[in-house]
Amino acid sequence: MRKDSRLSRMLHVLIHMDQLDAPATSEKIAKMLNTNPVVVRRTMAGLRDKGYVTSVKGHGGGWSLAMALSDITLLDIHNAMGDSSVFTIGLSDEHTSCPIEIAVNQAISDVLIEAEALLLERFRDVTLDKLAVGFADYPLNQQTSSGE
Amino acid sequence: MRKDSRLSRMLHVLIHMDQLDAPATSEKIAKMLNTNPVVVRRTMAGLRDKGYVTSVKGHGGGWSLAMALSDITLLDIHNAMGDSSVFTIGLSDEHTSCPIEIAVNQAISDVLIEAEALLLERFRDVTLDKLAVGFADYPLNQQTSSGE
DNA sequence: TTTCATGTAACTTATGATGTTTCATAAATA
DNA sequence: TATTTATGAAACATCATAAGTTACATGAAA
Repeated sequence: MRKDSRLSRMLHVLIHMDQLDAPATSEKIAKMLNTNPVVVRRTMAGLRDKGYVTSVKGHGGGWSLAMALSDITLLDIHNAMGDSSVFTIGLSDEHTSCPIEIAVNQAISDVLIEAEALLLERFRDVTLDKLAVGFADYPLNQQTSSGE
Repeated sequence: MRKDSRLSRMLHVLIHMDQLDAPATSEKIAKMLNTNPVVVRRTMAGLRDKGYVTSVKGHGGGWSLAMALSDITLLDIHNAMGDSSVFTIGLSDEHTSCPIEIAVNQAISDVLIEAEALLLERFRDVTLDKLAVGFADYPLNQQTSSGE
Protein backbone atom coordinates (compact mmCIF):
# COMPACT_ATOMS: atom_id res chain seq x y z
CA MET A 1 0.00 0.00 0.00
CA ARG A 2 1.63 3.19 -1.11
CA LYS A 3 2.24 5.69 1.65
CA ASP A 4 0.78 9.16 1.59
CA SER A 5 3.69 11.56 2.01
CA ARG A 6 1.72 14.72 1.39
CA LEU A 7 1.61 15.76 5.02
CA SER A 8 5.35 15.44 5.42
CA ARG A 9 6.02 17.22 2.14
CA MET A 10 3.72 20.12 2.83
CA LEU A 11 5.05 20.72 6.34
CA HIS A 12 8.53 20.76 4.89
CA VAL A 13 7.54 23.28 2.25
CA LEU A 14 5.65 25.58 4.58
CA ILE A 15 8.57 25.92 6.97
CA HIS A 16 10.94 26.75 4.13
CA MET A 17 8.47 29.26 2.74
CA ASP A 18 8.55 31.10 6.03
CA GLN A 19 12.20 31.88 5.39
CA LEU A 20 11.60 33.41 1.97
CA ASP A 21 10.88 37.02 1.06
CA ALA A 22 9.30 36.36 -2.32
CA PRO A 23 6.65 33.83 -3.39
CA ALA A 24 7.99 30.38 -4.19
CA THR A 25 7.04 29.02 -7.59
CA SER A 26 5.69 25.50 -8.04
CA GLU A 27 8.80 24.80 -10.06
CA LYS A 28 11.09 25.83 -7.24
CA ILE A 29 9.12 23.87 -4.65
CA ALA A 30 9.04 20.84 -6.91
CA LYS A 31 12.82 20.84 -7.15
CA MET A 32 13.09 21.07 -3.39
CA LEU A 33 10.80 18.04 -3.00
CA ASN A 34 12.20 16.11 -5.94
CA THR A 35 8.84 15.99 -7.58
CA ASN A 36 6.73 17.61 -10.27
CA PRO A 37 5.31 21.17 -10.34
CA VAL A 38 1.84 19.87 -11.11
CA VAL A 39 1.93 17.66 -8.04
CA VAL A 40 2.92 20.71 -6.01
CA ARG A 41 0.02 22.79 -7.35
CA ARG A 42 -2.40 19.97 -6.75
CA THR A 43 -1.39 19.53 -3.15
CA MET A 44 -0.88 23.21 -2.34
CA ALA A 45 -4.37 23.90 -3.67
CA GLY A 46 -5.76 22.13 -0.61
CA LEU A 47 -3.80 24.43 1.67
CA ARG A 48 -4.89 27.51 -0.25
CA ASP A 49 -8.54 26.48 0.06
CA LYS A 50 -8.12 26.40 3.83
CA GLY A 51 -6.36 29.77 3.89
CA TYR A 52 -2.89 28.65 4.92
CA VAL A 53 -1.21 29.81 1.75
CA THR A 54 -1.99 32.14 -1.14
CA SER A 55 -1.18 31.75 -4.80
CA VAL A 56 -0.47 34.49 -7.33
CA LYS A 57 -0.40 33.98 -11.07
CA GLY A 58 1.99 35.48 -13.57
CA HIS A 59 5.26 37.27 -13.35
CA GLY A 60 6.68 37.28 -9.84
CA GLY A 61 3.87 35.01 -8.74
CA GLY A 62 3.93 31.77 -6.80
CA TRP A 63 3.03 30.53 -3.36
CA SER A 64 3.22 32.42 -0.06
CA LEU A 65 2.42 31.67 3.54
CA ALA A 66 -0.80 33.36 4.61
CA MET A 67 -0.19 33.19 8.37
CA ALA A 68 2.53 32.64 10.93
CA LEU A 69 3.91 29.14 11.46
CA SER A 70 2.89 29.48 15.08
CA ASP A 71 -0.74 29.67 13.97
CA ILE A 72 -0.65 26.41 12.00
CA THR A 73 -0.71 22.95 13.55
CA LEU A 74 0.14 19.54 12.21
CA LEU A 75 -3.54 18.76 12.54
CA ASP A 76 -4.48 21.73 10.33
CA ILE A 77 -2.31 20.48 7.50
CA HIS A 78 -3.37 16.90 8.03
CA ASN A 79 -6.99 17.91 7.73
CA ALA A 80 -6.30 20.04 4.68
CA MET A 81 -4.92 16.98 2.91
CA GLY A 82 -8.45 15.70 2.68
CA ASP A 83 -10.55 12.70 3.34
CA SER A 84 -7.99 9.93 3.39
CA SER A 85 -8.25 7.57 6.32
CA VAL A 86 -5.30 7.28 8.66
CA PHE A 87 -5.26 3.47 8.81
CA THR A 88 -4.53 0.75 6.31
CA ILE A 89 -6.70 -1.56 8.41
CA GLY A 90 -10.28 -1.83 7.23
CA LEU A 91 -13.38 -3.70 8.28
CA SER A 92 -15.03 -6.51 6.38
CA ASP A 93 -18.44 -6.22 4.80
CA GLU A 94 -20.13 -3.59 6.91
CA HIS A 95 -23.64 -4.51 5.86
CA THR A 96 -23.51 -7.94 7.39
CA SER A 97 -26.10 -9.38 9.74
CA CYS A 98 -23.73 -11.85 11.35
CA PRO A 99 -23.39 -10.93 15.01
CA ILE A 100 -19.86 -12.30 15.15
CA GLU A 101 -18.74 -10.16 12.26
CA ILE A 102 -20.45 -7.18 13.83
CA ALA A 103 -18.69 -7.83 17.13
CA VAL A 104 -15.34 -8.22 15.40
CA ASN A 105 -15.74 -5.03 13.41
CA GLN A 106 -16.88 -3.16 16.48
CA ALA A 107 -13.84 -4.28 18.45
CA ILE A 108 -11.45 -3.24 15.70
CA SER A 109 -13.29 0.00 15.12
CA ASP A 110 -13.14 0.90 18.81
CA VAL A 111 -9.38 0.54 18.80
CA LEU A 112 -8.91 2.45 15.54
CA ILE A 113 -11.04 5.32 16.81
CA GLU A 114 -9.10 5.55 20.04
CA ALA A 115 -5.74 5.41 18.28
CA GLU A 116 -6.77 8.00 15.72
CA ALA A 117 -8.06 10.29 18.46
CA LEU A 118 -4.66 10.13 20.13
CA LEU A 119 -2.93 10.81 16.85
CA LEU A 120 -5.07 13.84 16.07
CA GLU A 121 -4.62 15.15 19.59
CA ARG A 122 -0.85 14.96 19.22
CA PHE A 123 -1.00 16.59 15.80
CA ARG A 124 -3.01 19.42 17.28
CA ASP A 125 -0.34 20.05 19.90
CA VAL A 126 2.40 20.73 17.39
CA THR A 127 2.60 24.12 15.70
CA LEU A 128 4.92 24.43 12.74
CA ASP A 129 7.19 26.96 14.39
CA LYS A 130 8.14 24.27 16.89
CA LEU A 131 9.55 22.18 14.06
CA ALA A 132 11.68 25.08 12.83
CA VAL A 133 13.04 25.81 16.31
CA GLY A 134 16.07 23.82 17.26
CA PHE A 135 17.88 24.57 14.05
CA ALA A 136 18.77 28.13 14.98
CA ASP A 137 22.40 27.18 14.62
CA TYR A 138 21.89 26.31 10.99
CA PRO A 139 22.74 29.22 8.63
CA LEU A 140 19.49 28.87 6.72
CA ASN A 141 17.46 29.48 9.87
CA GLN A 142 19.43 32.28 11.44
CA GLN A 143 17.66 35.03 9.57
CA THR A 144 14.22 33.92 10.72
CA SER A 145 12.24 37.06 11.43
CA SER A 146 8.70 35.95 12.21
CA GLY A 147 7.48 35.41 15.75
CA GLU A 148 10.21 34.09 18.04
CA MET B 1 -5.94 3.52 -0.89
CA ARG B 2 -7.51 0.11 -0.59
CA LYS B 3 -8.22 -1.05 2.94
CA ASP B 4 -6.77 -4.24 4.34
CA SER B 5 -9.68 -6.27 5.65
CA ARG B 6 -7.68 -9.41 6.39
CA LEU B 7 -7.65 -8.89 10.13
CA SER B 8 -11.39 -8.49 10.33
CA ARG B 9 -11.99 -11.43 8.04
CA MET B 10 -9.67 -13.79 9.85
CA LEU B 11 -11.08 -12.95 13.27
CA HIS B 12 -14.52 -13.61 11.92
CA VAL B 13 -13.47 -16.96 10.53
CA LEU B 14 -11.60 -18.12 13.61
CA ILE B 15 -14.55 -17.51 15.88
CA HIS B 16 -16.86 -19.44 13.59
CA MET B 17 -14.33 -22.27 13.35
CA ASP B 18 -14.46 -22.61 17.09
CA GLN B 19 -18.09 -23.69 16.75
CA LEU B 20 -17.41 -26.45 14.25
CA ASP B 21 -16.64 -30.10 14.85
CA ALA B 22 -15.02 -30.83 11.52
CA PRO B 23 -12.38 -28.89 9.58
CA ALA B 24 -13.73 -26.05 7.46
CA THR B 25 -12.76 -26.14 3.80
CA SER B 26 -11.42 -23.08 2.02
CA GLU B 27 -14.48 -23.27 -0.18
CA LYS B 28 -16.83 -23.11 2.79
CA ILE B 29 -14.91 -20.27 4.41
CA ALA B 30 -14.78 -18.39 1.13
CA LYS B 31 -18.57 -18.51 0.84
CA MET B 32 -18.89 -17.23 4.37
CA LEU B 33 -16.65 -14.28 3.56
CA ASN B 34 -18.00 -13.71 0.07
CA THR B 35 -14.61 -14.22 -1.43
CA ASN B 36 -12.44 -16.77 -3.20
CA PRO B 37 -11.00 -20.03 -1.82
CA VAL B 38 -7.51 -19.09 -2.97
CA VAL B 39 -7.68 -15.84 -1.05
CA VAL B 40 -8.70 -17.84 2.00
CA ARG B 41 -5.77 -20.25 1.65
CA ARG B 42 -3.38 -17.39 1.12
CA THR B 43 -4.46 -15.58 4.25
CA MET B 44 -4.97 -18.63 6.43
CA ALA B 45 -1.45 -19.75 5.55
CA GLY B 46 -0.14 -16.89 7.67
CA LEU B 47 -2.13 -18.13 10.65
CA ARG B 48 -0.96 -21.68 10.11
CA ASP B 49 2.67 -20.57 10.05
CA LYS B 50 2.18 -19.01 13.48
CA GLY B 51 0.43 -22.07 14.85
CA TYR B 52 -3.07 -20.68 15.29
CA VAL B 53 -4.68 -23.05 12.81
CA THR B 54 -3.82 -26.32 11.10
CA SER B 55 -4.58 -27.43 7.57
CA VAL B 56 -5.21 -30.95 6.32
CA LYS B 57 -5.23 -31.98 2.69
CA GLY B 58 -7.56 -34.40 0.95
CA HIS B 59 -10.82 -36.00 1.87
CA GLY B 60 -12.28 -34.61 5.05
CA GLY B 61 -9.52 -32.05 5.19
CA GLY B 62 -9.65 -28.32 5.67
CA TRP B 63 -8.80 -25.79 8.34
CA SER B 64 -9.06 -26.22 12.13
CA LEU B 65 -8.33 -24.08 15.14
CA ALA B 66 -5.13 -25.15 16.87
CA MET B 67 -5.81 -23.50 20.21
CA ALA B 68 -8.56 -22.00 22.32
CA LEU B 69 -9.98 -18.62 21.38
CA SER B 70 -9.04 -17.44 24.84
CA ASP B 71 -5.40 -18.01 23.97
CA ILE B 72 -5.47 -15.83 20.86
CA THR B 73 -5.47 -12.05 20.90
CA LEU B 74 -6.31 -9.47 18.28
CA LEU B 75 -2.62 -8.59 18.34
CA ASP B 76 -1.63 -12.17 17.52
CA ILE B 77 -3.74 -12.20 14.39
CA HIS B 78 -2.72 -8.69 13.45
CA ASN B 79 0.93 -9.70 13.65
CA ALA B 80 0.29 -12.88 11.70
CA MET B 81 -1.08 -10.79 8.82
CA GLY B 82 2.48 -9.71 8.17
CA ASP B 83 4.57 -6.69 7.55
CA SER B 84 1.97 -4.18 6.49
CA SER B 85 2.18 -0.84 8.23
CA VAL B 86 -0.81 0.37 10.18
CA PHE B 87 -0.84 3.89 8.76
CA THR B 88 -1.50 5.37 5.36
CA ILE B 89 0.63 8.33 6.38
CA GLY B 90 4.23 8.12 5.25
CA LEU B 91 7.34 10.22 5.50
CA SER B 92 9.03 12.05 2.66
CA ASP B 93 12.46 11.12 1.38
CA GLU B 94 14.11 9.58 4.42
CA HIS B 95 17.64 9.98 3.14
CA THR B 96 17.53 13.73 3.15
CA SER B 97 20.09 15.98 4.77
CA CYS B 98 17.71 18.91 5.19
CA PRO B 99 17.33 19.57 8.92
CA ILE B 100 13.81 20.86 8.44
CA GLU B 101 12.70 17.74 6.65
CA ILE B 102 14.37 15.64 9.31
CA ALA B 103 12.54 17.54 12.04
CA VAL B 104 9.22 17.22 10.23
CA ASN B 105 9.64 13.51 9.70
CA GLN B 106 10.72 13.04 13.29
CA ALA B 107 7.65 14.87 14.58
CA ILE B 108 5.29 12.81 12.45
CA SER B 109 7.11 9.61 13.27
CA ASP B 110 6.88 10.29 17.00
CA VAL B 111 3.13 10.60 16.77
CA LEU B 112 2.70 7.55 14.58
CA ILE B 113 4.80 5.46 16.92
CA GLU B 114 2.81 6.55 19.93
CA ALA B 115 -0.53 5.96 18.22
CA GLU B 116 0.55 2.55 16.94
CA ALA B 117 1.77 1.58 20.40
CA LEU B 118 -1.65 2.39 21.81
CA LEU B 119 -3.32 0.41 19.06
CA LEU B 120 -1.15 -2.65 19.62
CA GLU B 121 -1.69 -2.41 23.35
CA ARG B 122 -5.45 -2.44 22.86
CA PHE B 123 -5.23 -5.30 20.40
CA ARG B 124 -3.25 -7.28 22.95
CA ASP B 125 -5.98 -6.81 25.52
CA VAL B 126 -8.66 -8.50 23.46
CA THR B 127 -8.81 -12.28 23.28
CA LEU B 128 -11.06 -13.79 20.64
CA ASP B 129 -13.35 -15.49 23.13
CA LYS B 130 -14.43 -12.04 24.29
CA LEU B 131 -15.78 -11.34 20.82
CA ALA B 132 -17.65 -14.63 20.67
CA VAL B 133 -19.49 -14.22 23.94
CA GLY B 134 -23.24 -14.14 23.46
CA PHE B 135 -23.17 -15.47 19.92
CA ALA B 136 -22.25 -19.07 20.53
CA ASP B 137 -25.42 -20.37 18.90
CA TYR B 138 -25.40 -18.38 15.68
CA PRO B 139 -25.34 -20.99 12.90
CA LEU B 140 -22.56 -20.75 10.38
CA ASN B 141 -24.79 -21.51 7.42
CA GLN B 142 -26.61 -18.22 7.79
CA GLN B 143 -23.49 -16.42 6.70
CA THR B 144 -23.61 -17.33 3.04
CA SER B 145 -24.61 -14.77 0.47
CA SER B 146 -28.36 -14.55 -0.04
CA GLY B 147 -27.98 -13.86 -3.73
CA GLU B 148 -27.78 -16.67 -6.30
C1' DT C 1 -7.73 -44.83 -9.03
C1' DT C 2 -10.95 -41.52 -8.28
C1' DT C 3 -12.30 -37.72 -5.57
C1' DC C 4 -11.57 -34.01 -2.54
C1' DA C 5 -8.89 -30.74 -0.57
C1' DT C 6 -4.71 -27.80 0.12
C1' DG C 7 -0.35 -25.44 -2.10
C1' DT C 8 1.26 -22.38 -5.25
C1' DA C 9 2.43 -19.83 -9.34
C1' DA C 10 0.86 -16.50 -12.49
C1' DC C 11 -2.15 -13.28 -13.93
C1' DT C 12 -5.93 -9.79 -13.59
C1' DT C 13 -8.57 -6.23 -11.22
C1' DA C 14 -9.39 -2.30 -8.07
C1' DT C 15 -7.90 1.68 -5.72
C1' DG C 16 -5.40 5.69 -4.60
C1' DA C 17 -1.05 8.38 -4.47
C1' DT C 18 2.08 10.06 -7.64
C1' DG C 19 3.98 11.53 -12.09
C1' DT C 20 3.47 13.64 -16.78
C1' DT C 21 1.73 16.13 -20.81
C1' DT C 22 -0.89 19.70 -22.59
C1' DC C 23 -3.36 23.74 -22.90
C1' DA C 24 -6.09 27.62 -20.93
C1' DT C 25 -5.82 31.74 -18.10
C1' DA C 26 -4.03 35.67 -15.62
C1' DA C 27 -0.51 39.12 -14.46
C1' DA C 28 3.81 41.73 -15.18
C1' DT C 29 6.75 43.83 -18.57
C1' DA C 30 9.01 45.43 -22.74
C1' DT D 1 -0.18 44.55 -28.07
C1' DA D 2 2.93 40.77 -27.69
C1' DT D 3 5.88 38.13 -24.77
C1' DT D 4 7.09 35.98 -20.74
C1' DT D 5 6.04 33.79 -16.43
C1' DA D 6 3.22 31.78 -13.52
C1' DT D 7 -1.03 29.10 -11.74
C1' DG D 8 -5.37 26.12 -12.95
C1' DA D 9 -6.98 22.16 -14.55
C1' DA D 10 -8.07 18.17 -17.52
C1' DA D 11 -6.53 13.86 -19.11
C1' DC D 12 -3.79 10.09 -18.91
C1' DA D 13 0.18 7.05 -17.30
C1' DT D 14 2.75 4.85 -13.49
C1' DC D 15 3.40 2.45 -9.18
C1' DA D 16 2.24 -0.23 -5.11
C1' DT D 17 -0.68 -3.34 -2.76
C1' DA D 18 -4.97 -5.84 -1.42
C1' DA D 19 -8.00 -8.70 -3.60
C1' DG D 20 -9.84 -11.77 -7.11
C1' DT D 21 -9.14 -15.48 -10.62
C1' DT D 22 -7.32 -19.39 -13.34
C1' DA D 23 -4.73 -23.40 -13.69
C1' DC D 24 -2.35 -27.15 -12.16
C1' DA D 25 0.53 -29.87 -8.89
C1' DT D 26 0.39 -32.46 -4.51
C1' DG D 27 -1.31 -35.25 -0.96
C1' DA D 28 -4.82 -37.99 1.60
C1' DA D 29 -9.07 -40.71 2.01
C1' DA D 30 -12.53 -43.74 0.11
